[in-house]
Amino acid sequence: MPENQDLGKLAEFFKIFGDKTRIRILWALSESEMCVCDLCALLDMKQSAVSQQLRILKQSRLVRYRRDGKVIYYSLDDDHISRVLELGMQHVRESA
Amino acid sequence: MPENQDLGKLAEFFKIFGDKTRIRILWALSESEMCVCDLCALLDMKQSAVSQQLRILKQSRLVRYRRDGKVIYYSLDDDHISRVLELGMQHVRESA
DNA sequence: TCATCATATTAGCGAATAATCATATGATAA
DNA sequence: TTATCATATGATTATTCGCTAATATGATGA
Repeated sequence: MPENQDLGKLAEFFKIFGDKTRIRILWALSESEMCVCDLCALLDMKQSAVSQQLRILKQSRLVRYRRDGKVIYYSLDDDHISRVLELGMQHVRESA
Repeated sequence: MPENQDLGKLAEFFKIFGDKTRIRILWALSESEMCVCDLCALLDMKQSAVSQQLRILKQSRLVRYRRDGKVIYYSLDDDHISRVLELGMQHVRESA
């Protein structure tokens, strides 16, 4: 067994994926960089709700962002993220 | 983007991993089959707490079980599960 | 500087959830 | 059948969490 602390971090890591809104955001970003209002339109959600989830994703280092004028573009932080998404989706589809 | 419904299922799938107790159970089972009382001892937790989490893992098809006399042995249901665990742990350790 | 646009933050509410305690089920052996 | 052991279930409680509404921040262009 890995150390208790690592297992705790692992649970925290997966907890981020355990919400439909965040999954949709992550999946959208895995296809292309997007600004907040793109995400609002795509997900049909209030801006504040999207921003809140983006903050969580930022704090967990799952996404990064860059500013371009007034607009802030978000993208996935690293390769693991989309690999985790893919692997999970594979499971979901196979066990359907 | 995958269908909305699939993304919902994916979030539900990851939600299961988003709890320290369940992660510890899953990891333990990835190393070997165990009965409830083995898990109680290993995790130092009440039997009812362990059973409740096992029920969730059962319902989500992440674990299966077999009875041998009075004892019920649990194990991981399929290969995806431990691969997801490994991949997640890899991320956690690299971003430490 | 000031108005505007994109994004972030805060407070409050309702829903979901994990642990505990107590009790129930169900298989085994005498 | 009955006592016992392993496991499951139910009720309760405390906490976590995501959304909404309202407001704040902060960069841009006039």
